[in-house]
Amino acid sequence: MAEPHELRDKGLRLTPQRELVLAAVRELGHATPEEVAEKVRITHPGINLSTVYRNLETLENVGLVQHTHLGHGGATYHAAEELTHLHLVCGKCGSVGDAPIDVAANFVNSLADDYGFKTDVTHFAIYGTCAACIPTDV
Amino acid sequence: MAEPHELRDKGLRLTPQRELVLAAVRELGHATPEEVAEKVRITHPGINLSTVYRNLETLENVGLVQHTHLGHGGATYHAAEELTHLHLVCGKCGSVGDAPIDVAANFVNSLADDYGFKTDVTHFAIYGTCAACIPTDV
DNA sequence: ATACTAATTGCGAGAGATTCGCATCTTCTT
DNA sequence: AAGAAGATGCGAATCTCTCGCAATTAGTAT
Repeated sequence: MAEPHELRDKGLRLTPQRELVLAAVRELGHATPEEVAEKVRITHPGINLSTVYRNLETLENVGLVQHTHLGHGGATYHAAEELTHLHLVCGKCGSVGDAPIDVAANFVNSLADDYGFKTDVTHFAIYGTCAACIPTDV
Repeated sequence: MAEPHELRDKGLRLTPQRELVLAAVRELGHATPEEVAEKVRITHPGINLSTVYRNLETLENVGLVQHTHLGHGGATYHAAEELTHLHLVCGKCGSVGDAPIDVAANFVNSLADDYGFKTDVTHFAIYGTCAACIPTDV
């Protein structure tokens, strides 16, 4: 019997690649598959991009990570623990700011009550212009 | 001097392709570049996909259309006039529902006041599960 | 410890979406 | 009517992500 481990607890096999992918997502905050691969390669140069994609998908299936589409092409991945905030994506500078989920509470409730739409707040990307990119006067 | 026209007013040349792309976006509500091309081909079979992409970009630059990423790969384009509602994207069935902007008014104001983030409501995609995909009981 | 089965990895090919370069053709201007 | 700038078509090139397959590895049973 193998020793307990957070990955095994989820019914997953424990491979170096898988652990490194998860660790990379956690350290990077939010990152594209490419960025995750780059990060992993620091300690495990041989890892294949396919493996990164497959592990991200696997980890998402068991709820350890989640992905969001923040605008441009690619998806970005987050560790599940860190999804306690909304993502404010600035269309100008591309920065991704955070805001606590509570800010959206009323909004989410309205959508649920009036439209039967159950918003997935953790999968939430909000577009706009961040403070830094708004002309100070005007 | 050419006659006035909404496209010329924006400093753009008037080509059949350009007009058709704009018309297609307006008629389709929200559509991917592929769908726009398909629509245009009904009356102008020879149009090239590159041309559609380029015109969508051009039209976006002058503010006549806008695009949003509704989740999966591709971008979808909307006519600027029609952006009077939010998009509720269902992660399960992929459907795109609508809700009036007002629902988000408070939310938007909170973000502006507390975080200096100017939300672009028209460029807003909300993820979640639509009424049809939520198990009725459970 | 050893053998076994199923999951996982690497790798290369492949699909889908979008962009680019370039020669040709159009639009708008003079 | 002629010219310059801009737009179109076409094909090639990118990028991103997915798949199939054989070789490898983890976890389990013996």
